[in-house]
Amino acid sequence: MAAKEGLDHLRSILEAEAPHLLEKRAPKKRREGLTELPNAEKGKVVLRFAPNPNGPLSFGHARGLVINSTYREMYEGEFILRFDDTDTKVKPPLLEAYEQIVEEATWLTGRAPDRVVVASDRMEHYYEHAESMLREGFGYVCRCTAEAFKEHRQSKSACPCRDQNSTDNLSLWKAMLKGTYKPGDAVVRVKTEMDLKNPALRDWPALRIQDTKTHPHPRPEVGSTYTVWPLLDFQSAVEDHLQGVTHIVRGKDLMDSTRKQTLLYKHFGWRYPETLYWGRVKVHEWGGFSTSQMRRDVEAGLYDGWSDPRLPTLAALKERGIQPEALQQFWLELGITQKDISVPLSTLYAHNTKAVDNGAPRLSFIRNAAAFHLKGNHPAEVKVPCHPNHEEMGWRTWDLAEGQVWLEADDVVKMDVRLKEFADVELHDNEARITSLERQQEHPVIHWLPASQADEAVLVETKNNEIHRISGKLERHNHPAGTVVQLERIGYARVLDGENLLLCHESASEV
RNA sequence: GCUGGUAUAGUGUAGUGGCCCAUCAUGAAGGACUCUCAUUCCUUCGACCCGGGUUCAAAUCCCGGUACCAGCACCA
Repeated sequence: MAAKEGLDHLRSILEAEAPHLLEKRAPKKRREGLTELPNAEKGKVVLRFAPNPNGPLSFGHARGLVINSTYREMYEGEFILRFDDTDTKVKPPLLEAYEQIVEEATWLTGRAPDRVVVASDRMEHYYEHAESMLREGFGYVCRCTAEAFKEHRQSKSACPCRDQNSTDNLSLWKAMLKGTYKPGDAVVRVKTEMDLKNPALRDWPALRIQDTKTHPHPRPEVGSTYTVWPLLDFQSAVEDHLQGVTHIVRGKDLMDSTRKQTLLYKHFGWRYPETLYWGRVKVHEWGGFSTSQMRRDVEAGLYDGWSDPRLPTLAALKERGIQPEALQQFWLELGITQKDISVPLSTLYAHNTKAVDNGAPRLSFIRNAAAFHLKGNHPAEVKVPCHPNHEEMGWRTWDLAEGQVWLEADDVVKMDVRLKEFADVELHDNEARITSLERQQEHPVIHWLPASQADEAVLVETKNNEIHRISGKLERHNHPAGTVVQLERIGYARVLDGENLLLCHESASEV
């Protein structure tokens, strides 16, 4: 019809018969913020983030903190910080980390967690549930070796322990608690089915024995008290239920955990929380983030503590002047896709620049300073703004009476330059001859510093996992340690102390 | 090997059948402003893994490939 009578004719028919068909649907809008949580009711959402305190938080942990705490805001729910500290040998907790993690979480999310739960404080609850599991017959004490059970798992065959009745299981359990068994000699398994398609799920281990005499728990109140310890899948499952967690957002490496735990929940007659996953993240400059590896390196003295600026820890990022808002923006932008991604730090830096620029006072820092004498008439002092876009931040007054200035070594090869906010000069033989106070020619603008205002200082910079210290002359200032300033023509830096500055944004490595 | 997951510009990301010759950010290039190589603003560049199918219509649904990732620990 359209071909024969023309589109306009069709349109007029439609207008008469069915005008709603002509209305344009609203254009698709870009989703703002995080995707909605499934089955979430405002005020009734409980979320958690559960790191192992085997070291302070890393850049990667920030994702869990930011995403979960943002959902907390979205749904006016509760956010739990939980310490999954149930391993004393492979990934033993670090005592100092407990307090540090709470502080870091508070710094990053802008508020303290609604609840802090420590797994090693709640062993009685795990024991209780293990016991009822054995009593009800959906768990059993298995005395096979790990290797032997591996065979059973692969061949889908039941191990001999699987048929024990609950009386036997309970007495074996008592024996486990009494310390009859050594690590590896007995373990409590959740009965699933040995012919499940997914081998990872078959009769998975829930609790095991740890030698806490040789590997005591670092918390003194726990120490060597317990020898039977829950494994992550069991401890986390029980604790999520106990805390009333409604939604879990976590890495997709834990997908099989969800499946294991769902089987356990069925046994107990509980309903498993809604679960969302994110994929694995790498940072171009760092690769992955292994707390265990960092801990080895820090303890070996390869780094100057956990806040060494080369480290991908939250402490190091904070030290470098990365603002919590920048980290929040960064992680929210990535969202919770299950894709595995590798991101450059420049994205984080772009967010940080936005967070920091308006409040960053400008300062002059002369790298590898060369001395020049001013020649010609000039005023006794010069005033430069503390921030070009914010006059209310005041002015810096530089005294020129001495007539000596510092210039950057890289700049002095230029013959004719403009000393920023001051004068056009000609450079030769360590003399800076003033040709004009007004800007006359399009000479390159360089930063400079009168000798009277300059103090020795060191700019610390990280590059390719190395630390570079650039010495130079820093403009005298009274910004307290911790202030993020902008060194003109160099970049943002954080004041460490009277003599040291740390460059915030590592310059891109040339690879 | 078994099980599961993912695939949109350089890097990320939005988009669940028509509004998409595809969004936004970042990046790169250029420009405006600026006495900083900063900030702000403008312009440009650049993508739907491959092959079939369903449909009037596919980034979106189906099938088959391919690639990458994860779990199969008495770690978390």
